[in-house]
Amino acid sequence: MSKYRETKDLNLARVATEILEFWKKEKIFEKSVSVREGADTFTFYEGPPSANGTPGIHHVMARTVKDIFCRFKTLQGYQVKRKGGWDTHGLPVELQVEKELGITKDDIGKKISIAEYNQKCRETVMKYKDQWDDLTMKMGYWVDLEKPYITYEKEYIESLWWILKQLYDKQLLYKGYTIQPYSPAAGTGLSSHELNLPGTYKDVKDTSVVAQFKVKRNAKSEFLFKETDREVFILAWTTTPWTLPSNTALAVGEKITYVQVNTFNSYTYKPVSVVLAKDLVGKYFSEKNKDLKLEGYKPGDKNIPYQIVQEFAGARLLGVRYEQLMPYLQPFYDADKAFQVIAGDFVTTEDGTGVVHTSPTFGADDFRVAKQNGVPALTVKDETGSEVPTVDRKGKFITPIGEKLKEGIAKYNIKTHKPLGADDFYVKNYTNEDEGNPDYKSTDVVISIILKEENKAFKVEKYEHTYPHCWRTDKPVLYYPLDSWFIRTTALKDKMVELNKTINWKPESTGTGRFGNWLENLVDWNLSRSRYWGTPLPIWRTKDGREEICIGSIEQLTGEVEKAKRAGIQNSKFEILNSEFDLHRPYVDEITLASSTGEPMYREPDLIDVWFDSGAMPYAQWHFPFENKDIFEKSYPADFIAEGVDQTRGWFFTLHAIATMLSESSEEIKTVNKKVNNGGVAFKNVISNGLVLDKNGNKMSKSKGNVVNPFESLSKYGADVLRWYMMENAPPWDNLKFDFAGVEETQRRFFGTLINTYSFFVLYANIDGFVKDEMDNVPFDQLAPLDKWIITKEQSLIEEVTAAYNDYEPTKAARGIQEFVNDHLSNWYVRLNRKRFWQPSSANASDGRPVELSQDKRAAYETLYECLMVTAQLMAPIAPFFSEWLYKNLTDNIRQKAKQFNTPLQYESIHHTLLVKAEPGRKDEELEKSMDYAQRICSLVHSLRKNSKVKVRTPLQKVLLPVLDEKFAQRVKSVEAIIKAEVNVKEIQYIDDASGLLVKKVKPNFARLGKQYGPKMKEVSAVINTFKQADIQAIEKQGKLSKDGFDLVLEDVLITSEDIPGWSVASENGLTVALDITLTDELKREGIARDFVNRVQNLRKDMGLEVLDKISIEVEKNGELVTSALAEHKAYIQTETQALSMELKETLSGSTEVEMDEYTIKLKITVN
RNA sequence: GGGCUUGUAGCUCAGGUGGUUAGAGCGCUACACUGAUAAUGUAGAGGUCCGUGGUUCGAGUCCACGCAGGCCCA
Repeated sequence: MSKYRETKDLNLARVATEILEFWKKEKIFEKSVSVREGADTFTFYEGPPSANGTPGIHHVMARTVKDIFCRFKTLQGYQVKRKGGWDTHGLPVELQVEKELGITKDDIGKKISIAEYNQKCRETVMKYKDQWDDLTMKMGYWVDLEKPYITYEKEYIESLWWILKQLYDKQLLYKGYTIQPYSPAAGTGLSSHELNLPGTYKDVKDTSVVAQFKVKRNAKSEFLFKETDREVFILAWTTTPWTLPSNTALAVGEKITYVQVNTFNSYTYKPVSVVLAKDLVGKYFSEKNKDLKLEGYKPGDKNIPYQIVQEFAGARLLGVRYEQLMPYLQPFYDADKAFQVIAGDFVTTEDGTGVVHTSPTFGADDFRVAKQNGVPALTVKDETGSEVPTVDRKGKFITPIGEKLKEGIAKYNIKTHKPLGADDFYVKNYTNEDEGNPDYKSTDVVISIILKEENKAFKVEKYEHTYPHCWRTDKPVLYYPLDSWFIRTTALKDKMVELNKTINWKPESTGTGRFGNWLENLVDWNLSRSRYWGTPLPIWRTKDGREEICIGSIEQLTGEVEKAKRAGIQNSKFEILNSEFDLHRPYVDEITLASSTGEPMYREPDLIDVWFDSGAMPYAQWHFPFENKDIFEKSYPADFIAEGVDQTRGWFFTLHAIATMLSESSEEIKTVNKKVNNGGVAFKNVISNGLVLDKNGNKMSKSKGNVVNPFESLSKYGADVLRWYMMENAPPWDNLKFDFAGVEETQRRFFGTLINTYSFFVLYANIDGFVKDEMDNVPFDQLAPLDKWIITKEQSLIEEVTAAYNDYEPTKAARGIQEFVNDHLSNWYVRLNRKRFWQPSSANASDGRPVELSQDKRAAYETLYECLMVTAQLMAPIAPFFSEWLYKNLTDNIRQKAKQFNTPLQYESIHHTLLVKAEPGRKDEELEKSMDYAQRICSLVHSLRKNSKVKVRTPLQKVLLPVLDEKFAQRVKSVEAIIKAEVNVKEIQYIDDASGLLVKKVKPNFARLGKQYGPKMKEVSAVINTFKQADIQAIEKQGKLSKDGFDLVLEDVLITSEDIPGWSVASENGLTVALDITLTDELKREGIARDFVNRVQNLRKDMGLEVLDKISIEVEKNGELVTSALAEHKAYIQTETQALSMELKETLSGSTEVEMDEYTIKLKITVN
């Protein structure tokens, strides 16, 4: 008979290595999928990592979360396919290649061809794939890496193109513009990454203007004319005066308080009435001029008087119209909406005037609020009819504006550094003019002077601020409208919001808050990226933009190419069907298509946002709809996804957006949704996990040197401990402060205890030759009370843990298991049951003959076995290696039989088994409550013993227990034996009313009384506190009592027991215990005997004796008490110490001395 | 600046719907146990529940305003 494996020198990291080999050899992961063939599917989507960086400890966290639920669902009987994937496109890859090659983006097409560059990207992107695969394996993350999806593959891109075409056909894909950082000097847009390069932001001195916008008088603005007969102006501040000719709105904060001030213009001396934020009055008006009289002002006076005439909230200004500040050009659409006050959420009173000048073509915020309010941008049409801004791509005002500025220079006789023509007005110094020239006038200055002359400038001054500069040319960057392709996500905003409500978010707040708010404030998705390594936009256009085509498949493209060949536009030798053909740039750009009129169409040069790549993975991973339609149907949508919270606006959003849009625009998807009963979501349950910080709560970073290496951690502690620690410590959506001290605690406290419990089982099971028999177990109702009790706890645990996993609460599951193992199984069940395991039949085992176990002993083994087994199964999702090890150790010896009889333990791996279900019939809740009393009573008695300094080995006569109700007494009586044994007390005496010893006290039941009496609470509780014993007895007997005008019932009060006079008493939570600490000689003698046994056992151990070795004891007499104690308990001592004889002698030579509390005893032990 | 989130013992965390002694583990101290033994049990010390105001008979819990940390976005 093979024995259970013992646990000497157990090392969890080695367990993982051993199990890993087993998994690999027996293809356990593959089988965990195939063994569920035909079962219901549970779909998990893997958010693709990018393998061009190394994995960190936070990936262990994120992937543990993913792994847990896939394993759990497998245990529940589902088939869980999980296809791995790699995110391969995007800026990080490009940057890494540039770093490796020592080039910049400018060199692409010069030092290196696009083809070579992209080839390099393709090679680099999988640079750290080995490390990733290694981590995946070592941490026990089960995901299919044999056939992963890879976003750069042709099939993947084709699916993307198909999706884009679905959107395009429903007018959800359009060309527009956004305001982006742009370098006129370099002629190129800048990415946010380029803007973050060091040295980009410089301190510069610019001319800033507070402009006066003249309010038009009408019903809306009438309130501004009540307190003044002057012209009324709204003041707005700008550090970019060149944007003033394209102003079309003023933004105010609705909640900001504004004031109207009567005063004079400091340049023209004209009387004016101006509006600005109250908080900023001090910035423009000096406190010392407060008392000056307006009437006393003479033109040219240095001190300008002012008078605040009224104040009001910004909301009142909304809709007020003003005269165009520089009426050089008119908006050519929605002109009636231009030049009004609108609300801007970005407006502050930090600087300026609390009013923001809005120029929709030159500011991202401006663009956004203008759009929200229907305010037009100031643009013109160029010769091709396209809408263009008032500044060209070289950073120069267009001619019509230049003309006006030139007129202004002449009209106001402005002296400039050189004669300025209509085409000389660059908005920044892009032509390297000598700024040292005393007559140098920047365009900003020219504008400022004109405004001053025209009573349109309230204040002009130099202002120093930081401003971004182009890293290539060192010239200032402009915020400028650039062409972009957009997905009209706003069109389906309501649908996305509605669908989001059907998704189960963990934590909920991320879904309703962070994600929900983001959806509410959705703007169209800017899809364009001006880069090289990514999915090309499949849109071809004629030069004039009159005709365009969106390609949705390679087949369609091939057809179009053939057409173009016939039209003589595309090289006739060009072959797209060639399987080698790469859809990436530059190859795709070599394709020219023919329009209906035979004109060439060129591909729009943009690539698409890499987030579209990953958001499209539900479809593209299966090359849908070109292949695998059946698989797709079974795996759409995902039941579960999990990523970091930083993906809220990344992957979570793109998955959701694409799914929502396809659910409305694609017939194929509509059909699938209908079939699988999906409203249109891409995922049903999602966990967004938090960050992994260092133990002090700081972000891990290389510069701080606090980065935790996942591989070192795995090899030191093993995956199970790390995974357990991460789940148990805090819910995954909270940030985790990663501390090795915590990891070690988990290892010691949880795994250590569990291993000890297992080795306790093994130690005796092997001695007794116990082997689990699945077909023959002691039935529940014949178990010992402690067995029943732990089985009851175990049943509750199964329910609790299953519910927690079902609810995507791994932390609750882990904590539940841990509490069960530590508190119930190890510290109570095993501890109290030790004697059952080591007593009688072990004596027979030494001769090797099979032993017939008593039913009680068999029940004990079976119970402990079952608890270990269930624990292994419940913990398997979180600790896949150790649970496997435990499972195999417990079951390998009965596998053959299990297979033969098709029983639950037939599987070679725990990860193939089916999760146990709770059996209501195997619960004894009455016993559970009783045991709870037992534990609490024992704890109180221990506390009393401690206070009285009477150790547990010394028996005491009795415990007194006040009994407040009969039920309580019954429960305690049912576990009386356990209590007496545990605390070494002879009897429990129940004190009821009849005893005359019980003194009760009463206190108000606030929770109940509060509802009834509310404000009278204090009166009632005062009355209750005056209750005498007679009152308490009365209310107990009659169930009600009227006193001082209050009619009280029994439930209105909580009756507890008062301390028992003359006794050592402890109480906690309504439970009171008294301990009789009187030591009679009889008790003392028994205590001495037990102490003596203890000392002999110690000596046995010191001598290196085995448990079953027999001895003889000789003791030297030492006083009356000791001698009689030993004599009286001779039989007990001999049994306990395996002594064949014990002799008391007057004197003893060659003896050992042992210290007992008050005595020193000489004894001698000889081995028989 | 906006959205979300966290703040409870030295540390890591629990604390449905408000109810009168705020809990656990670790760590610390002490004791006990000694046939699970490089294990185990018990007890003790340790708290302005981030602050201020409010609602209420009663607030760790509800509301408002702050402060500090975190994430995302401007």
